[in-house]
Amino acid sequence: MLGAMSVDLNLFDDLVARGLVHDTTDRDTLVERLREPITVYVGFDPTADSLHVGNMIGLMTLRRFQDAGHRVISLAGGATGMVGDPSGKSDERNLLDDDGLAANLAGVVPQLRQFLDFEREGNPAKLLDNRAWTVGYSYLDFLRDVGKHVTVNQMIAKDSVKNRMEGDQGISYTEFSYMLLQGHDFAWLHENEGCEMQMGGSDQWGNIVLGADLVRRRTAKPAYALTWPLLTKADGTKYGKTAGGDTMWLSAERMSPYRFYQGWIQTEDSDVEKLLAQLTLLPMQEVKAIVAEHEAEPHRRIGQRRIAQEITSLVHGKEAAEGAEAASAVVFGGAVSDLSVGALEMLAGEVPSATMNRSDLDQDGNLIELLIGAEIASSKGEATRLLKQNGVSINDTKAAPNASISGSDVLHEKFLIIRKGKKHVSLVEVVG
RNA sequence: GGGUCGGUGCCCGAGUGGCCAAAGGGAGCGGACUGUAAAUCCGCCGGCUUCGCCUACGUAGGUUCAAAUCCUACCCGGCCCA
Repeated sequence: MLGAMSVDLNLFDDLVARGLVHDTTDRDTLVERLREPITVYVGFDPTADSLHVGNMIGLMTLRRFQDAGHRVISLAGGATGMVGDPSGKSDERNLLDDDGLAANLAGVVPQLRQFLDFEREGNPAKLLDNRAWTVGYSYLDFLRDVGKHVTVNQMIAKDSVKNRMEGDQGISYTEFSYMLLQGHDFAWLHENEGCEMQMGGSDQWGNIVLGADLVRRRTAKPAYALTWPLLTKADGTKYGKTAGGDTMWLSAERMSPYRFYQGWIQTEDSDVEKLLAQLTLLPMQEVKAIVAEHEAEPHRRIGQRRIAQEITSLVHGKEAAEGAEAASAVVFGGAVSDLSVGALEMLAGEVPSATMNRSDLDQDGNLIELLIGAEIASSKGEATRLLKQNGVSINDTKAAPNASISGSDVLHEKFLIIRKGKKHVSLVEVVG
């Protein structure tokens, strides 16, 4: 346990080694400042009712700071979320209404809590919502306290604004003002929580620096900024999506732990090291060792397995991660027909599943319906097409275009495994 | 408020009266090869009771044997002017 006043001096070097430092305010003075405990914050706007993988770097970085002995604040953007950050966006967004925002906050806040320790002795994490100091703030006061310190010249020089002014979409005054709200957050946290540093993705640099400037102008005290590179895949596209293009949500309702786990398993080799370094808490030394082992025998997918285990258990807990892992072993392990009842029953909670009436067995055409019910296909046309393309298996056998499900296909009197291609699996339970 | 340009399938983007369920690209899906990887190649890619029908090119009407394409009104967005 670290004492209240001692911090891990290796933190900054470790962040660099993990590829988490994109830009900082003057590096030497920042490194010097980090020798003593500092208060830092990262903001998360509740644009949906769940965070996704793209938000994880921020949460994990806060975690690293807390573990190193610093004070961390995660900020829910209840106010900023109502306005919409133009950074990295080419279109004006629709405004959230109050109900939508409240629902989003309700979903996001518990997720923000889960990555940090709010009970930790000496440096418990804090969770704040910027509505607390924004909602009642009068426009006049805002113009005098915040607006007066910022020139429009600076504001329109920001990339986020420039891009929109040069594009054909324009930018509303509302979104244009976003950076002032965010800057004000930093200033408020500085004055009320002793917060000296804000962190974020590299697209946040302009907003963060504006806040840091505001702090300096109002208090003449130093304020620091750190950004990490936006998490991208080897091919340059953003992370946070599965190979299939689905957003990797952190909430189990939006994406089951099994699918989440599978999303990581399908990582390509060239991204293994980066993901281990940036999204897990494994020491860099261990990351290097895993990567070396992985590269020696890439076909064993050691790196992918480790990534999936680590990240799934951070997000969904160890138990859920083990469940997803076991289900994966079942699904990708070998002949389905050899599986025990227990293994099949376990699958039920992990993969998409459907039920089928016993009386529908041996009926012509029952397969098409079942494919739709089991979420293998979204229309009859697609189901037919898949069958024609040899894309569907019942248990371990490819199904012919005119096939139907018969009683003899049912395993243990009860289950049926349907696959689309190699990776999509549904479990069907025969009932009645 | 005036002028002007534009709104096409998941995205980008062709199409300016019939040959348009709509070129091309991307994404996605399936197949081959593999390692649940990458790359590559092949096929598919609105729905259905599938030799046909329905729905679809911002919305609502209209002209026409026939409209994504022409007309009218409206809605939304960009740019310029006020």
